[in-house]
Amino acid sequence: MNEAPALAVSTVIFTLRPDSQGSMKLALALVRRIRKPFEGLWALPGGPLALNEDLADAAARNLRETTGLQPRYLEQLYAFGSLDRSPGSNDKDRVVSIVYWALVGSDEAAAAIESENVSWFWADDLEKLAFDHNLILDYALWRLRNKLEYSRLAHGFLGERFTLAQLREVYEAVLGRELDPGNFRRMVEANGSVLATGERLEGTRHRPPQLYRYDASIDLTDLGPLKSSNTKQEKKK
Amino acid sequence: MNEAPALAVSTVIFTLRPDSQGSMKLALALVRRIRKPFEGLWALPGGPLALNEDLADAAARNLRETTGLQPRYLEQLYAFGSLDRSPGSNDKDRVVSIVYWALVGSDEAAAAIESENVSWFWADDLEKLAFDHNLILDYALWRLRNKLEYSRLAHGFLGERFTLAQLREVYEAVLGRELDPGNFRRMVEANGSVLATGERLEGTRHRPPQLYRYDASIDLTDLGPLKSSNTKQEKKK
DNA sequence: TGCTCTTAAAGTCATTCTGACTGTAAGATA
DNA sequence: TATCTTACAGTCAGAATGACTTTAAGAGCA
Repeated sequence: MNEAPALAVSTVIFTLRPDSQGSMKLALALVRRIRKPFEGLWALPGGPLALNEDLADAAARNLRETTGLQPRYLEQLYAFGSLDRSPGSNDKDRVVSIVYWALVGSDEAAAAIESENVSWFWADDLEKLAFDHNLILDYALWRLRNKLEYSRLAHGFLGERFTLAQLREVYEAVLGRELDPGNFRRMVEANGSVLATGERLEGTRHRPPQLYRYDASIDLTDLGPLKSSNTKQEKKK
Repeated sequence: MNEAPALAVSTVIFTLRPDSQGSMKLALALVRRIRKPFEGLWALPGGPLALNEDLADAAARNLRETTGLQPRYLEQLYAFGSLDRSPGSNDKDRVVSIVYWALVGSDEAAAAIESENVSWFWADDLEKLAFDHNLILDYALWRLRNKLEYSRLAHGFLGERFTLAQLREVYEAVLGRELDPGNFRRMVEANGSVLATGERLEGTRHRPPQLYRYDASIDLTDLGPLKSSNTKQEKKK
């Protein structure tokens, strides 16, 4: 007799994709439900946690099985366990979902699996989703935007080397507003988390900008004491 | 038959207590384990989640059953689910703990249940605890200190009316350092979350300070979209 | 009564941070 | 060569911050 609520792990998968005008916008991956309840509606990818599987590993598996991609960044978001998450169900169907959120590079995302039942959606224009997934996404979006300011999150969307304009484009897409280029440069240079490589990006229609990279030696205390113990990014390969 | 990890809810219970010199220090409630593993060591109060019980309700129940108190503030901290949380155990014993943290008023805490197996500990001087509970407390402490700055958390330790000196004492106890009284006053008045009541606290050995209260109409976006769904109501925006 | 002790509360000052903005540099393109 | 575009450096005013000074309002005591 199983008297405990079921445990599932779901993952919010963020990336940046160019819109019809070519400017980057924040997008996320959803899957279509093919079973009741909420059959036909879109939902976060997820599933039960295996008995010998770490939480973050389960989230990475969601990501891989849904899009075929690896996370550039992965962090726990929240555990959702309200009694009314699945309306009309009785206690036996109760599921507690531990939700992670992941960033994938925009170049990789362009090559991601897409099908009738797996697709990218613009983060700022979501339809009604299954379960409490609209609330989950509201919160994920809020966390992403807040965290961007005091962390190295933008790296999750970019390649190893990038111009300050590209970095600013990430910030603008995530925050949903334009930033002053001069002030952005000053802010980034002041906090010291990026280093100039000396190389320049050639072939633009204007003065060639310098390429930067993140300074791995700078420790941004993203998660405080949890910083590596729960998200073993480096070990994971 | 049961192929899912077990689900438990634990609670970090913070309060402020006067030390031997009479100044307030941050303390937390722990219970002694009376079973293996880690028999005899101190640990966070917690237990399995009932099938029809909300996560936050389970955390409040931990608090009530341990100390007899009600939370002034309650927020989810993190879900801990590493495979090696309980060393030497096999997969069948695996437990995923969803940890909450709570604040209780220092006046109520003085009347809390204490026994041989339930006791308060200073937050800055902890011995080796059961399971991964040292890590959990490190993280809880980090979150508490970070959150203090941009929220109304200190209210959780205080009564309805308080002087700015009392409010500052809470900040100093939590942050573990002294703050300039003048600058603290300026900061608090600028952010506008407290209101002067017009009353004064009489009977001190010096000029009577004004009593303040929190302004409930000011919305501090603590949890973003989750701010109220955490406790009970489900409001869609 | 007057003196001292203590904290309340207001204010000063220099530094840093922030947002808005200007000016010049270095390419490509027409 | 002229023009377009973005890179990059710099200015300026107002806000925020940390260290500090001054005055106010009580209690306690000689």
